[in-house]
Amino acid sequence: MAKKVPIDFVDERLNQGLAKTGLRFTAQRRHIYNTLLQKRDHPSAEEVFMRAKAEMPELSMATVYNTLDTLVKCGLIRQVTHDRGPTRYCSNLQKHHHFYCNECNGVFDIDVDPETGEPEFHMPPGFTISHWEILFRGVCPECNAKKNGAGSSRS
Amino acid sequence: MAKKVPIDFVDERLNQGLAKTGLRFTAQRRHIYNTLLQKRDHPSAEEVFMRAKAEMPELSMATVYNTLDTLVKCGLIRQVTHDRGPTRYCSNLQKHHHFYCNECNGVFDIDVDPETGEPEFHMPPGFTISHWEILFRGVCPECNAKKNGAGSSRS
DNA sequence: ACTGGATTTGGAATAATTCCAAGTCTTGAC
DNA sequence: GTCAAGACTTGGAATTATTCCAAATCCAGT
Repeated sequence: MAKKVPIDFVDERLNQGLAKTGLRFTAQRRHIYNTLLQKRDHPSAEEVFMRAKAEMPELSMATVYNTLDTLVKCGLIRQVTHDRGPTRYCSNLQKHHHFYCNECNGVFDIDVDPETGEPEFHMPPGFTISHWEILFRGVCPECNAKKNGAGSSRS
Repeated sequence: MAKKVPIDFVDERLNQGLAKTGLRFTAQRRHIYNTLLQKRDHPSAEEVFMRAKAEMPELSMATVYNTLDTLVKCGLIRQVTHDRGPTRYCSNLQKHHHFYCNECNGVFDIDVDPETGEPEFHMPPGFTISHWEILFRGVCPECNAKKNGAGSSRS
């Protein structure tokens, strides 16, 4: 089976990500990141562990958790948490949205039209939507006040 | 301290919700639902338990989980899960979106303009947004096929 | 080759939730 | 009103997901 993602690409991406934070390039990080890129189906840590361990039997669960956190910090993957249950991981860094299937609990990427930014136009056929919401992330007013206050004078 | 939400309103809502599914009106369900309505700050099951237990000491954690699930099924509250950590619950049934604070992990409702449906116009001052995405819920093509196939002929 | 710090590992510990069996309460039939 | 059946609640055990920890290993720079 041919790899969908060439290993050079994996290495380059990983190196770029790690370089930003001064972290080391290791065999485990490479292997786990590669595992994530080969099958982009939003696996849980457990699933990543099983897939990666198949080719690297010494790998430990702790390393998988550590590495996933590292990759998130490096901006190479994103955490996806839209329901009760294990956190999943997403290696698609393109701007996109998510569809959560209420039947099988599957997570699907919904791509964005790069021109307009409108996601609806790319909703693939066959999906039926029962609910949607926008999720914003950032800093709330109270925490913004704390950060600003701490930085400057505070009577 | 005056209750923000009159108990009659709580009872009526709860009765309506339970009636749809043939479930019983109980003291515990009433008390837990009332607890959720009095302070709409997206509490976790643990927080609901502590608040509710203060006035109903016999209450058990299992009942809190059972009741929260029941209320979700009745459509009286919504689960909110946007990060690793305990599930939170939202008793605001108006159409709205959510803001997740990366600093304090707080969840805030972002109301929707009932005219346009545009959330941005109601983003309260002081929030700074670092990222946003749309979350769709529904049924994926594969599960839709299964459901349709099972209902009609298949061969 | 050597040292310090980063990384990995296995297992213990914790957190969040679910499961379970026993007891209690409610409702409807009589 | 009494009784049985089923719904509901409870405490605790079990499970799942994740984090913590200390020891062993690895790596980069000297």
